[in-house]
Amino acid sequence: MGTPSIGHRLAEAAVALFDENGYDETTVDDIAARAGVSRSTFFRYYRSKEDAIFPDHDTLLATVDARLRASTAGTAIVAVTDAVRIVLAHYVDDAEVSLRRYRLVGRVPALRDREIASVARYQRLFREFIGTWLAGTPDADLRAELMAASVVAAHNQVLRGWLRAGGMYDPSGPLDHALGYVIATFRHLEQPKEAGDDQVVVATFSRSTSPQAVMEAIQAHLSSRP
Amino acid sequence: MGTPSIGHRLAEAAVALFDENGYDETTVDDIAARAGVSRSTFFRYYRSKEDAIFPDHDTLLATVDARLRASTAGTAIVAVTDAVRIVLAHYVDDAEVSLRRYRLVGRVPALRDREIASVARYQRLFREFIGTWLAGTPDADLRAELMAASVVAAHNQVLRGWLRAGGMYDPSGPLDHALGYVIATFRHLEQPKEAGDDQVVVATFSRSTSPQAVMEAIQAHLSSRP
DNA sequence: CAACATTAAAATACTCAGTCTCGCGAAGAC
DNA sequence: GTCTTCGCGAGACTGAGTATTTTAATGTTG
Repeated sequence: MGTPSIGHRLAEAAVALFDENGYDETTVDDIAARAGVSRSTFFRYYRSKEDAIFPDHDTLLATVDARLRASTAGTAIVAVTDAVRIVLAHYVDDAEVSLRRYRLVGRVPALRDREIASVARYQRLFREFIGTWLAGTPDADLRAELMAASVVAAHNQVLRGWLRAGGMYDPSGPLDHALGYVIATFRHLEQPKEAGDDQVVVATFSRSTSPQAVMEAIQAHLSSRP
Repeated sequence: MGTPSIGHRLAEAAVALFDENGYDETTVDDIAARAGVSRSTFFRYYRSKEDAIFPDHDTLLATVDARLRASTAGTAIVAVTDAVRIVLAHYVDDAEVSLRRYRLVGRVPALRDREIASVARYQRLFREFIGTWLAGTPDADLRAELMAASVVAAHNQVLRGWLRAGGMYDPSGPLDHALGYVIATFRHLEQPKEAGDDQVVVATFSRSTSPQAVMEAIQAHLSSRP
């Protein structure tokens, strides 16, 4: 514990130098020197200069993938929301690092593009998962694409808000709200799609039925259709 | 017409060489030589090697921006769908180029990331436009993010399908279908949001009302709420 | 302990993208 | 005619990323 790993030392050196002198002004040699190792060693730990800023992205991506795969058709929605929560939690757990990186990425176009590309990889994961989940249903590909994009967008919206606010609150509530919004959005379309476009479903209730009873009946009806 | 512009010659040389020898194996010197100009000239026309593949992206982005700005609150949806149609049309008009680029981008990670980054710029444009459009309404930011992501995802889904099929059909129909799906999706949420979460709206009809009449009444009701 | 094998790190050389500066030469401006 | 402008070429330079070789540290075995 007295001697942190070389990978850590390199990452810290990189962030520190980027903060002090700017990204473009910092060379890999500078980073390696600050970490007390050689240039070669830097490239053994990180594939590129940008990678030093996004160290554990591959790990997180694998975690998300694992969470998605560990689900059946019936628990698909839970798997998706869980996976998103995992990603957000990863940022929140390292609020300090996340915030510094956020400020840095906002100033360096190269890093910005890099982050966007990695977000796209998450979206691809979700799209594939939802695609196989919906396989066989009408417009499966389109819906998978839209849901994946929406889920990721919801996460990004919540994360950005949290980062802009300096990470001063717990974003779990906002995330649940946003994800609920997404799920409600697409669930609304399940009914007419499954009933067919040219079929009208009319639910009738006694005039004396309470609003709660109406809502519960509708909920039960929607939930019964996977 | 006998002498195409240097910019064109460079772009053609680049694509040809990428096809023949691969992207990484082609140097900027090769491209310049093939186009009969110097290396310096290449960089005067394109900021980077990747840029030679995405020449008119800035122009298209500006066109989309202009189309969005040229709209009032009442015509926002039309502006969005129009803008998306403009983008898709741009690909379809140059089917030959689009297809070659598609195959190339699919094989070269660097180009892939680049394209994803430029897609994100379109999404940002849509997000900002929808954001100002919805300004003041509840969850404006979240909804802007989701709608923008969905609109772009719908476009990409249609475009990818068209490209995978070799550009052999007119994708206007699929695009309209996809956009209609998106619009319907989010319109469904307008009602409960505006009515408030704790209020239940129940529409009653005479038992003898025809399904068509029911549908029309619902449509009219939804349309009346911007 | 000595000879050997394994492996992380250093050293070095190389390619090539991207930037910058300078100089040329040809097209117009007056 | 000279003078400016501007597109282009030439060449030098920085730095990322790759590949190869060399050195040093840490075992491992007899």
